[in-house]
Amino acid sequence: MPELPEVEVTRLSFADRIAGAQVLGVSLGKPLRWPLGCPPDSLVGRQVQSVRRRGKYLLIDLEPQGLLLMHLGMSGSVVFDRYLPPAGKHDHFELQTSLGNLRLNDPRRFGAVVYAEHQADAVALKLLSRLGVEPLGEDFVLADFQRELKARHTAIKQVLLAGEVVVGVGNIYASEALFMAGIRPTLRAHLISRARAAKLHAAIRQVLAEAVHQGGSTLRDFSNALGESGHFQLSAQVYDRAGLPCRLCETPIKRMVQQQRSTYYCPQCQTF
DNA sequence: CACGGATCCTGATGGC
DNA sequence: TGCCATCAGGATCCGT
Repeated sequence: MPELPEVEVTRLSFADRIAGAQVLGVSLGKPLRWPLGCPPDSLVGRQVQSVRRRGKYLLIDLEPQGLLLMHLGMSGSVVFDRYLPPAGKHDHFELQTSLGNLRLNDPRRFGAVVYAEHQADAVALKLLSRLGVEPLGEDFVLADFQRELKARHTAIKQVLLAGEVVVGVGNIYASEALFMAGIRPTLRAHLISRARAAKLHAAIRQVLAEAVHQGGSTLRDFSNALGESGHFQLSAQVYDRAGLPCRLCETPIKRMVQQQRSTYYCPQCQTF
């Protein structure tokens, strides 16, 4: 589920409700990608101060100190409620609080919940320090984006997915943004003209902002931490549409594989 | 250093 | 129905 819009919609759905809650207990299921990094019981008694997001990480700030870095991986989702059914086999982390229980369900277990004493801790830095700028924030500056693209020789699709230039663009929105900008996913980043980089910059912001606005994914069955699903009004222009006519020019959409991930594009609308 | 590829894990789907 | 192969919205690590 989770690219930036899904993570952000998840955050927005429970951040205000959990703020101020007292931690009453922590339950763990099977191991996730990384160990929690602290005894679960050591979190009892702390207060949840706020929930932020950095890239695809949820950052749960605790008082008087500490934070939980939560990543949803490929298949993770979060629910927050006062009453939850008994934990199932894919529920691997749960924070019980005075205001409700926060539960991470993640069948593939590529996700993680990691504790750090401070945001500048080695653990936190390792996970966060290499992340690129937030696409919906003020730091996503066109001139910087253009300069970063000039410095990279790999395919633009891979540059977007790597998250070192700009975070939050996953496999779906990478294809969608490149379609919107009219750029072939295989085009090497440094060969993109400044004008086309500007189109891509705008496209990334637009596609992500619109997806957040719609309440999460435009595809499949995403729902936020309260169980509410998105509006599904946007439909993908290219993602998962191999063989179907381009919505602009009717040319059949193509699928290819880059870095073991599917890429979709219109061979007519997207050029080198 | 920069890049490509293998890798972690489980479930859904489609072909035979 | 069962069995097998393929694919899935992520990101790190390792070898060249």
